Amino acid sequence: MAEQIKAVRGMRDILPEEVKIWQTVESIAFQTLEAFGFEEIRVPVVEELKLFQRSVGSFTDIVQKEMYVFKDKGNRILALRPEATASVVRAYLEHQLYTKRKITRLYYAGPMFRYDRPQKGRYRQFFQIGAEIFGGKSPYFDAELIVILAKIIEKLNVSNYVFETNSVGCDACKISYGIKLKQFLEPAKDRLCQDCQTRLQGNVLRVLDCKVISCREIIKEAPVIQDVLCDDCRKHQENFYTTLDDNKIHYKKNPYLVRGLDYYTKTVFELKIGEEENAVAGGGRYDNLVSELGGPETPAAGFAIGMDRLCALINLEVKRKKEICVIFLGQHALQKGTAILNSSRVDGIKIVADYEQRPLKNHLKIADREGVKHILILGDNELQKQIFLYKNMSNGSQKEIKFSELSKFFKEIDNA
RNA sequence: GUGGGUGUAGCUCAGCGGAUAGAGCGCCAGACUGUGGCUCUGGAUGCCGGGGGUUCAAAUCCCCUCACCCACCCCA
Repeated sequence: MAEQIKAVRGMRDILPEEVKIWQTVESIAFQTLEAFGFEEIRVPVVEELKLFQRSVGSFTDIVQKEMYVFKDKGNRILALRPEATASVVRAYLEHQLYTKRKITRLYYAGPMFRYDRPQKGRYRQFFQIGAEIFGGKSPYFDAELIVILAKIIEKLNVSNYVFETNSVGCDACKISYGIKLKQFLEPAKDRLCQDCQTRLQGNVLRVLDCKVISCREIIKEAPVIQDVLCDDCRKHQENFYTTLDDNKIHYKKNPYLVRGLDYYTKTVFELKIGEEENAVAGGGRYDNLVSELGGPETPAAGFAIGMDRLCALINLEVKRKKEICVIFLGQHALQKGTAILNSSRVDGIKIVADYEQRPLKNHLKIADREGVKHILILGDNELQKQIFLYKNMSNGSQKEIKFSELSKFFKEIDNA
C-alpha cells in the first residue's frame, strides 16, 4: 500500500459537519460587525518578517520562537502571519485609509500560524475573526468592542462567559510600572521560579500571571499597575468600566492580566467561557502601533476571536437541510430520468441523485442509514406513466408525482 | 523548547512473554429478485504506528523514531 500522507502537525481539516457550525458563527459575527459599521478587509497571509518584529515585538515569544519564517526565491525574508492586526495596520497605512474617514472600522477573518506545540484548543494553523477601530481614542470605542463580542456570543446562546479586563497603561505608565515592579521583585529574586527569573530581565510584566504558587505568593504583595497609572490612563479606565456597567457587561477586573503582544496600551481584555483556561477572544487598545509603523498618530483598538476554540465550546444544534434522494432502477430509466430531474431542480433545495445501479432494497437501506427522509424512485413502470414514485421514509407512505409537477413537488417538500 | 500519557479491525477498546490476535459497534451477503428500519444465519476484517535490539519465542520487554492527546512556556 502506498504511504498515507497525513495533515502536517498542528494543521487540521474541518469536516463538513463542523463547517456548518463555523458558517453559523461566521455569519453571526459578520452580521453583528457590519451592523456596527465595520467593513471587511482581506489581507495577505504572508508579510515581511519585519512587520511582525516591529508590531508584535521582537522580544515576544510569538516572534522569537513561534513564527514560520522563510526566504522566497527573491531572497525576501517573509513570515506567515501569527496574527492579523499588524497586516491590517500595514494596509491601513499603505492605502492611506486615514484620509478617507475619521474613524475606520475594519474586520477580517482567516488563518493565522504559530509554530508551538499543539494541544487542546491550539493549533499551528488556527482561525481568527478580528476587528480593528482606527482613529478613536475615547474609551467608548474600547467598550464597543466588548459589546460586539458580547452580542456575538449571546447570539450563540452562550451565557457562562466573562470578560477579564485590565489596563496596562500608556507607554509612560508601562515604563514606570515596569521599573517599580522590577524593584519590588529584585530582592525576592531567589524565590522566583526559573522562568520568572528570566522574565525579570525581559518582560517583567509577565511575572504577574505566572502560575507557580511560590511566585504567586510574592506577586500578591507586588505593586498593582492601577496605583501607578497617570491621570489620563486612569480616567480612560474609569470611563471604560462605567460604560461596561451601563451596558450590563459581565466582566471581572484582573490586575494581573498581561498580554503577550507588545503593542497594547491602556485597555486590555480577554473573553473566557466557562471553566476553560484558554481565552476565546482577546484584544485591547494600541495607541502607538500605527505611528510606530510609520503612520500618523492614530489611536486604535481591536480584538480577535479564536474560532477553533469558540466553535469547540458552543453546542449549536445545526439544522440538517432537507434532502431529497432520487434513485433510478434500470439503465433505461436512468438514461431518460436524469435530464428530467435536472431540468426540474429548484435553487436552494438539496436534491441528490444516485446513478449507481443496485437493487431497490439496497437503495432504501442506504437512504435509511444516511437519514434521508424523502425518496424519489424512477423505474420502467414509472417512466411509462410519466411519474416519479415518491416514498416518505418516515411513515412509509407513497404517492405518484407527475414529471410536469416535479418542481412544484420539490418546493412543497422544502416548505413542509 | 520541557514533562506525562497513548498508538492493536472502519470506530471504541481488550489482550501486556507462549500456539492461528479478540469483543462490541459498524460493514458485506443471504433468508426477502421493485420497498428501508426489526429479527435470524453466514462472511471479511489487521505491516498490533515505523525501525532496531533482547529472547527458543515479542502486540507484550528494552532503545530509537514518528504521530496523536494532555500539561508547562506562550497564546486565540
